[in-house]
Amino acid sequence: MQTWLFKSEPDAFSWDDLVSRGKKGEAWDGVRNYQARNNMRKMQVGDLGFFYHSNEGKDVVGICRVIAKAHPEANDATGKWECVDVAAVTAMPKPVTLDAVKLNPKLAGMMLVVNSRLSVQPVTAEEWKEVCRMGELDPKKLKGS
DNA sequence: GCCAACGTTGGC
DNA sequence: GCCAACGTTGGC
Repeated sequence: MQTWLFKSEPDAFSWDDLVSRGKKGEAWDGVRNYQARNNMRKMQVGDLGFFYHSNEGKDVVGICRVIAKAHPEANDATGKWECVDVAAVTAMPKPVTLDAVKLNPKLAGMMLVVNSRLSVQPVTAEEWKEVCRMGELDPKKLKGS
């Protein structure tokens, strides 16, 4: 299993919005960046991701799960763009702010720090563990979900 | 609201 | 195929 980070402006689509979708989840559409699309193409059902609020909050607020592999966007006339479907798994007991991430030397290489503009990012196993620790979430409890 | 960083577009 | 111009993103 790989881990990822999904960015969203809470004004447009927030963590609460995803939670309200329940098990049906949400199509992660609107991505118009090849790097982000390519990351989504690598995702497998069951992969987990951080849900990050950009602009407002600037923090990792929850964990989501990929429930459908990359598929063409319904309303994309060009046929170039794809999206995965994601559903909420659990909220972060303690949201991890961008400030806190930047202050942690272990996370200096995170895409969130290095390339903050990429909207769908890969997260390494080490980064995943560390951010979960900071958020006071036991990553082992996420397994098998 | 500003602006730096980045990605894309289009003229040559 | 290069690169200047432009648009967008997102932190501050």
